[in-house]
Amino acid sequence: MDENKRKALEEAGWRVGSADEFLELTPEETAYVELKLTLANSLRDRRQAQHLTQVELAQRLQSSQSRVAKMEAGDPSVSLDLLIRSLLALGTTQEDLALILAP
Amino acid sequence: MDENKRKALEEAGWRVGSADEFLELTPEETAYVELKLTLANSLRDRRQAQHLTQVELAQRLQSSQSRVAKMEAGDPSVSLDLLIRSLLALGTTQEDLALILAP
DNA sequence: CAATAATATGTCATATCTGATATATTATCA
DNA sequence: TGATAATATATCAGATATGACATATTATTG
Repeated sequence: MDENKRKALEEAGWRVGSADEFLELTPEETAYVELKLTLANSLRDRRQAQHLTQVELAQRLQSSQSRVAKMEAGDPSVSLDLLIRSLLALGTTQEDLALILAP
Repeated sequence: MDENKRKALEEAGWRVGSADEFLELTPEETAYVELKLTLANSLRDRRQAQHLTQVELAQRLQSSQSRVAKMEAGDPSVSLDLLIRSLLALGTTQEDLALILAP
């Protein structure tokens, strides 16, 4: 899936804000990255709303602080699967997810 | 995540229709399985709506027919990540996803 | 009823993701 | 300011998901 393109962009200082098919990203790849960022932002929002630190969330998830940081950054090494499981662990429902994705 | 519980259920003839915290599934696990089945069903619907066979979809995804079958079955060996990427490959937008998840 | 297209199931080597760890950077506050 | 809490970044061994393949089962159609 060549997630490194985005990483490369960022390293080059490009700050992928929202929706960047900029260089070389197929529409699916763009949609994938956007989706990941949407979920990543939502995860951070929800964690903070529950007054949890990354360390505390990591404990709840049986994960590590560094991975939580990567999740919230939408890092290429994090799958949608992990992101969504983390949201579910914060009590996010399927309906909540729909609202997160809705325009 | 012990996805095998559900597999076990099904093998025991339990047909996990919708929402089975039945035996031993935590709320998150139940939500995860439900979500997976929602996406799995949607994938099948969309594939059929576009008159594609599993083989044809597999080609488009650079995957295999057997994996598409597993996706549509919500098999434990399939991640939400792959399911969602497959939906995106069928032209599903973030907004579409929201509708798929909405009650 | 074949024949064959479509889908399902099982296995496995490899690729990718993950938790852990170490360490760096950036708040926060006394 | 310095101390320290919170977050970010890098690396890697082990875990998990993946595509490929073989083969079985179930439509479909002639």
